[in-house]
Amino acid sequence: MSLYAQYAALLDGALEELVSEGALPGGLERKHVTVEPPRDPAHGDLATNAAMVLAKTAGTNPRALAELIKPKLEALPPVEAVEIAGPGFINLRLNADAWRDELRTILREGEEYGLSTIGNNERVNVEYVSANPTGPLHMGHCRGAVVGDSLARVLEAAGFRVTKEYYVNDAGAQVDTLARSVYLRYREALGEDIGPIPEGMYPGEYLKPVGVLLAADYGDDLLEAPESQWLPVFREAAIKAMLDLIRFDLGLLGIHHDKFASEAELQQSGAVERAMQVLLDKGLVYQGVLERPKSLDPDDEWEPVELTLFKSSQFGDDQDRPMKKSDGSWTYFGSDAAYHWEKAQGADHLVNIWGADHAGTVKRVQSAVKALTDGRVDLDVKLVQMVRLFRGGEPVKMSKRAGDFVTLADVVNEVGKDVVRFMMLTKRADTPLDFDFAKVVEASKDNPVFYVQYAHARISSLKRKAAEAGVDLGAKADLDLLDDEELALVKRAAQYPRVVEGAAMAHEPHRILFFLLDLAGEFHALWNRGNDDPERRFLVENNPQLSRARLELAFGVRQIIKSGLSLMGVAATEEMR
RNA sequence: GCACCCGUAGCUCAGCUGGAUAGAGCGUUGCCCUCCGAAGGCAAAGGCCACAGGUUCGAAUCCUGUCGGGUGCGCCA
Repeated sequence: MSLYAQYAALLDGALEELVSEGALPGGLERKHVTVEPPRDPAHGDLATNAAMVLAKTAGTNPRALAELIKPKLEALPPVEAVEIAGPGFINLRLNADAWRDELRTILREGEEYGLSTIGNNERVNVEYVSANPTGPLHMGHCRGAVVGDSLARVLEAAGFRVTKEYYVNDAGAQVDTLARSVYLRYREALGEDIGPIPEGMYPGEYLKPVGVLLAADYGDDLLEAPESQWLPVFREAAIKAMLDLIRFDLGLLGIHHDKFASEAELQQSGAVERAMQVLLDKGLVYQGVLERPKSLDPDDEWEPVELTLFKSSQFGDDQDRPMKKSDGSWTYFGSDAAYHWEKAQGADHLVNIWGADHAGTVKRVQSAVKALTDGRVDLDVKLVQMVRLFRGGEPVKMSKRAGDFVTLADVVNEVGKDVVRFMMLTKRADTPLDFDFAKVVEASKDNPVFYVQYAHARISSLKRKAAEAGVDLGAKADLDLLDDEELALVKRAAQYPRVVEGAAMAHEPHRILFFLLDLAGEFHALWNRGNDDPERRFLVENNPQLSRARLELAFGVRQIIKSGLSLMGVAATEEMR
């Protein structure tokens, strides 16, 4: 339980006492009562809005209510002072021992510090990447991959049961195109000169090995066969090869999904019909005609056709959406609705990480989930904006020639997994991100990756140097030797559990990174004090006791940095190179 | 035309789901250091949170409208 949660519980107890003493009416709505660190440290260590939130329904005014609560909080041993401020805030100041205890807790719990049960063991399905299985992953997929994977880690840390899922779009027209492209490579592998790859086909070199493999397996048996005969064979082989490629790329980033769900299998299993039946039973599906799309030019042709439509407009979408095409086959949305229903069977919450270009389809899928689960399951869609690539300030040019893009593997191979993952979280997901190959590997404080890693490495160097400074790491540390300035760093570190919970509940893994930047910044500032004054160094000459205590502080900070980085899927470095 | 996202310091961005005097980095300015505890340090200036209403003890945050930017809108995937 985080420090703030502990005090929230203590406050709750205090309010209960006031109720039983008759000073407060029972049954007050306490949902909006919070205990949090005030923004301004001058206001103390903890602040609660309880008096302001409860005053109205309690039939009193905030400051009067605060006066009632104050003595109850003053009676708590670690509380040094209670102040009533502003419109009715109650500010608590904890004594130094409370923070020394918190440091001991950090060191004792190690990587468990910051884990939370706020998720209540509820099941969350996080679907991310889900790139079409038609080629290797490129930078467009990278950010969503990192955001999704980090979010999954954060949710697990917050006490959710997480399934990491990848939806394979292996049922549409594009996988037939893929199969035909592979067929060309197959003929090429058999010695034929296939010339340039025709427009509309996948031209990538990565399909060559698939052709070679198929040539080895089938020889020239399929060369003269009709398309209906080879297409399914080639499609299956190509999709398998592409998924292997994609899994390999994801592996470079340390990403491993629990489940790859196939759209084709979903359709074959009859799940789409079942979902459709559920919607029919609810009266949410009908035969109808869509309006002419507004995006069309006036002179474009448009013929109204009767389709099977889902009443998504009843759930906030701006129009109803087709589930079946006029030829009777499923639309992408049709099977997507069924897919989300399947996911919802085994989950309490659904999260999708999508590229921002899919923004227009969010409402309809949310509508489907709402309709199919009667609101039991919620779907949050995180839209991820694009990554613009630069090299030394110049945009990386990508030739228009199809198939020429910067692959995820290229980037990871150049700058490393940890740098890529870290940089992908340096902004909120829905803000465009610039990625400069030169800047992200720069060893300066302007580079956030370096800045955080450097803090960790500095502390690791302390550990190595402790012995030669005459400090026995096995000796018990006397934390009473830490002063207020040093304990301020503990206060910062102690916010980590809150940050994890906030990131989990808001589905915003970038919050971990921003917290680490703050923490690293405060650590560096304290470290720099030692440059002016040797007495302020972590390892103080001829003072092993003081050094020992300060090392405990540093190790606490190091633990938090390491834990936070691990939630981002980034390894902490022991020394800078 | 509609939907979604966004508008916070000169620039790039945070802002803990409604809290107190709105923060950080870069850039600018001034001082200090250049000691491998290296890959700089300290400090200052800089804001009508796009605008106008509303909700309430309290709004950058929620609601409505306006302006401005981005993205997307066919039975495609």
